[in-house]
Amino acid sequence: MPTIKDVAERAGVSVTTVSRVLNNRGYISEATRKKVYQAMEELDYQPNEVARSLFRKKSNIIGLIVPTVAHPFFAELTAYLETYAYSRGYKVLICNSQLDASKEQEYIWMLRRNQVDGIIMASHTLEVEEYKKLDLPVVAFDRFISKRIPYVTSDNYQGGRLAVELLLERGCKQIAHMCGSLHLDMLANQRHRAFMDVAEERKVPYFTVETDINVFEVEKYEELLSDLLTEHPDIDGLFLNSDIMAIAAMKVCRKLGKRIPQDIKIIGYDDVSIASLVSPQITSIRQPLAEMSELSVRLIEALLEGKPVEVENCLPVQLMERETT
Amino acid sequence: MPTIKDVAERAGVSVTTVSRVLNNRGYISEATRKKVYQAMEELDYQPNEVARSLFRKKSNIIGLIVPTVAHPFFAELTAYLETYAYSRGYKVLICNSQLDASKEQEYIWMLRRNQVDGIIMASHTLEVEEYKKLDLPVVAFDRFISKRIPYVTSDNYQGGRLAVELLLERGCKQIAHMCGSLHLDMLANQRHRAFMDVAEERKVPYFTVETDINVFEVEKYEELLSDLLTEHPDIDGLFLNSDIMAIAAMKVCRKLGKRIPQDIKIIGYDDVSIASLVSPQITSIRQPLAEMSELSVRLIEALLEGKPVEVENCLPVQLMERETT
DNA sequence: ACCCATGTGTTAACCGGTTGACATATATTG
DNA sequence: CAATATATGTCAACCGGTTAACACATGGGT
Repeated sequence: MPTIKDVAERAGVSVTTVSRVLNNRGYISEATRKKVYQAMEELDYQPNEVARSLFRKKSNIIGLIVPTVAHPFFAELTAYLETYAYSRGYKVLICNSQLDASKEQEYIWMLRRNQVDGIIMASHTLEVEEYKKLDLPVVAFDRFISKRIPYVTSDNYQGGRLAVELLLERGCKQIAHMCGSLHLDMLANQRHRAFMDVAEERKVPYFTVETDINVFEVEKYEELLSDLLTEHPDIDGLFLNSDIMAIAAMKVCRKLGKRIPQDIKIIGYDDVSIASLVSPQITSIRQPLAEMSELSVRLIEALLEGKPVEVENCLPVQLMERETT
Repeated sequence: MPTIKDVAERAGVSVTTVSRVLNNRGYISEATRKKVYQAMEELDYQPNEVARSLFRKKSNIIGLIVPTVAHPFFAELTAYLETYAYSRGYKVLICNSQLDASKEQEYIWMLRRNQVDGIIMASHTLEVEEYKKLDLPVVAFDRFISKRIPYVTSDNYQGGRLAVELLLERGCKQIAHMCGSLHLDMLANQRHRAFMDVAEERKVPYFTVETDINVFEVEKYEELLSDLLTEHPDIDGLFLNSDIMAIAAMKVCRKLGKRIPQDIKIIGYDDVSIASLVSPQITSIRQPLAEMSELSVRLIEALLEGKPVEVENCLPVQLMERETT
């Protein structure tokens, strides 16, 4: 691969002059500038970002840690985030933690060794101590890590409220909420808080189903839902913590002969693309992934620039009413 | 961030000795080794991979270019590939080309500047010339770029055959295939070839529907399928080039009052997770994504080591028969 | 005539880590 | 006693690019 020395030789100037042209610093005549650009083109030269990173102590890389990018929510998050980050001059290293604390730790160390400019953490959090050591910008996504680490989230409580209120508005008399483990201190737990609050306000009987921490065993969703609906056949409204869970619920309802939405209404969460693709189309609480992604990257940039940032960055959700209600 | 000099000072040895310990080279006594490791731990030191990459001319980074990771197929591909690559000591830079040739070119340049060890290209191909210039390992995923660039694919022809033969076995009398643009020279076109071959062998009437190059406009799928099934209501078998298309087909069939699989049978492709999640579960031709991902990474490694590799790397597909047939 | 701006080159140090060559000291082996 | 192995340090160069300081030449303006 050609280096700056090769370009200097080809253009008949010094390495310093080539560097001046590359960085547009100092005095440079037009003739010299043209000569240098032409030499770069003839040699098919591109500056080595590794060398530049070493010198500038800035890699322009962001590390993104997700449970698994195979999950539609994290897939769409990654797509938005990488697209925005790239438009801001950043590259994204993708890391799948599989919600394994030791893998998460390994990835954090790897990202640190690779001098990433920042980390966006969308996975299970380690002990807070690990983050204190990091000495680089971290933004938590849909998670609260510590008072010192900014996080981007959407209004989970409002999302829960909107969902339950719609169920009640549509005439549901007995409702259930399926969510992740409430023992994990997740921001999404506020959806459940809202679910209970509204149900208790309106004196509507309700049930809660928690999945295990390994939240991506879809068969488990189906099993839990099947048990729930078998034990409580009068449940006529389901609020689920993801569209994937909602799809599982739809499947279970079909098996039990319950018509959607006539016999049972279903509301999912996230509003990933698949929600409007399946039939019936899923009513979902939409998290503004594009905006959340953009905000995450901007927070990383602000932290890099030493600017003060809000720790809590909460965006509104939106009810996308479709055919399952 | 602590450097090797800080470690040397803390341990009371020279920088060279620390480097010897880090790399396990030369003579090192146990006592010295322990001192150095203890100093690293006390200082929370981790070697700077940027500096190492510069010196070794090896970044241990693989660039993965996909059309969009938001698409379930590429999401699952990315998850498998990153997981395997990481287990082999590689990091993955994710790039979403949006099937835009100029973005693809930009990403290739960016990856080159960042001294990635190799590129796995799962997006729309640029002109072959661009790859000739690259001077780094490239593996094409489900694409043929040139005789010099190895590619990983699955047996598309066999996949097409399996699909059509199952439709016919299930009694279909009139079938249709929905695929991407056949003007693009894609390996997936062999599915269509097989579709036609079998239909013609068995003298079964058939139709073909091609989508535009921008293949992810799902509404377009629905529109094309709606038109097709309205114009040809006797079609009783659909073979679609992805599970996402299959889901769109299911939706259209519901709207037209066609029962699946009683009135019309549907077969998708890829066998992404969502295929078995929806109801009815989709019969799909399964591409072995885990194996294909692993093979892609191994090919990059072989190319890096200067080992000869096969240009064509074709893995078998598998018919996953479910409820839509 | 002097000062300032423009333009380019030379030199050296640096970013963090690696490594070869060689020096010095000590211990072990034949 | 000599040769070899072990152990550690010193020195310098390198990976590719950046940049400051200074030198030198030329031209323009006051």
